[in-house]
Amino acid sequence: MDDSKDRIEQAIAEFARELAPDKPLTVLLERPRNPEHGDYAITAALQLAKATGRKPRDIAEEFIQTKGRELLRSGACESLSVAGAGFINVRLKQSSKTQIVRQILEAGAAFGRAKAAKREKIQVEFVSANPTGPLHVGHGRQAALGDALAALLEAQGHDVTREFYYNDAGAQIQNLALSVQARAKGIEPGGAGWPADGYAGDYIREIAEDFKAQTGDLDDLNAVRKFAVAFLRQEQDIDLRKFGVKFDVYYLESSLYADGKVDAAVQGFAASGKTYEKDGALWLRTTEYGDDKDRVVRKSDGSYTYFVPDVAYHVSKWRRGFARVINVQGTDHHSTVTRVRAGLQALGVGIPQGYPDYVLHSLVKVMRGGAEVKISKRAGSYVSVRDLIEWVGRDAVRFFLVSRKADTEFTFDVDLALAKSEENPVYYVQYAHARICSVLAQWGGDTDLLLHVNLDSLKGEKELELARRLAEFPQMLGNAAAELAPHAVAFYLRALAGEFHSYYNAERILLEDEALRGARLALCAAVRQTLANGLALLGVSAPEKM
RNA sequence: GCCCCGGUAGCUCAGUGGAUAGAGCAGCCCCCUCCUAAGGGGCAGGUCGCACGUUCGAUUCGUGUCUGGGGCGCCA
Repeated sequence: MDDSKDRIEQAIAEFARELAPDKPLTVLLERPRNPEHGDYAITAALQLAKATGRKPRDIAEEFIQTKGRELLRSGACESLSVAGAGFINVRLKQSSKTQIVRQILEAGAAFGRAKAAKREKIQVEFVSANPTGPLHVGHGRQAALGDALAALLEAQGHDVTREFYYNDAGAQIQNLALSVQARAKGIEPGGAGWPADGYAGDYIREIAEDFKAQTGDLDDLNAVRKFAVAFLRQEQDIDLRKFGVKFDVYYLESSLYADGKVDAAVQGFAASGKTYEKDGALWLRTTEYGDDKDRVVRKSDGSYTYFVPDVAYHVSKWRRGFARVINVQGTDHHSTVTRVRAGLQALGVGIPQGYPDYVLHSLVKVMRGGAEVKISKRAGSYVSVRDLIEWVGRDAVRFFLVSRKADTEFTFDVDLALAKSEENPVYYVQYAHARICSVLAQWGGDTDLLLHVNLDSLKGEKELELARRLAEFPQMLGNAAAELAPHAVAFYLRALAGEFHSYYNAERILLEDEALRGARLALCAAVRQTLANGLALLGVSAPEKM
């Protein structure tokens, strides 16, 4: 394991401590955008200028004369030089740059995984679609985001549970049952006897026909409801399976009522002394916890608002031992964030203030043939996950949906993902993987032999650039996990694949020269491993042939 | 009206308190006797919405403003 980076960082920290003990540096080493500036840049001199009242370049010079000399002597780096306003550019020894190749081959699928200083029990809740219709594009974004996020956190060494919450109680399910019943009786949406706010999608007719085919009793609304929910849950499960997403726990809203957790929450609110009666309803003073208005707990008709099971559900998450919970939802759920947190605080059961975390994503627009797609025959009014998978394939859907920051509105261009598939980012990354597989197959040797190859002949600019990129992978994953931002993985993979394609076109791998060939094969194998590891986190396949 | 999130190349989007702001698509030019051309090389394209402030330095932080989206129920 090469520790030159650690040694340099340590030297910088010591230097700063001596010069300005009160002002610790925020950043020790940076990666310069321009490779001509070296492998790393030290901005300590710039950061310390204010506190010391000295010119940045003078401070930089002093660093080089003192700590810098030690670093050079010990071999931690090859050269140090002052540049620009007071940057110190660091060049590493070639051997410390290429060593990452061996580390990757040794670690294999574990490359990029962290040990996790403290292993936390984390829950990621996502999709959580009501069983009232097919999964739409927004659910798809959640599935891609949530699953990748869960994988990222697992790779950081945490114990992660993927959970799906079903709102199987309440008015919407009743609505579904009524809609199916009406359809089964031959009533068209909007026709006489059609339920107010009924579901109009074609799938309602399918369910109704299925129900009739099984000689169900149309007047037994309970039976209709059960049948419809089971039908839609099965449909959603099929979509999720096609999407490659698996949940560990399906949690039913109805169970919160059955277990008495909802009543317990109400009692908890009452016991907190933060409730009051007004207009025949019971209110909770959520404004004392940062909410912009107080919330109704029990309506004047005696039933509870949705707020109550929502809080009860999160209490259950806490009680089940999840130190950390991340809810992946659409931005339309934004208002529930403060409310749920406030409710949990009001209960005073020791749940931390920021609990739970949220990743809110903007909704997705779908463009096809230059126009926005709004209508899906199946879903009634929106593009379904199934539509998208049928149009462009699972890999492209997952890669596209996860390759944007959650909070950006994002236009999914079906034509880009489909009609121009040869220019598609997901294929571009997969192609790099397949190309390497092909080279290694033609070489025909045992890849284990590459572990012991001498890497000294990797001297080319593109080779060192690739090695540098590979070395970034673990830290990139760490940042992506910490920021709950899986899109960083997609961008990294795109960049790595790009550098590989460029290298592949510039240099030949399968050469006569055995030493050089071995080193290059090892580098390729390391790139392949890293691409595979990254794609796996996103739930995208890494094909050996294309 | 209040709250939240965006506004970066023609389009879709990354990015950062620092040295010439990036990628893909679209456009133009070039490269397969050679490990997969689903590829590569090059050209062109930007007042980082606007203004002020903080800073040695702001596209990045703060305030204001314009603009787009979302949310402001005894719905879930």
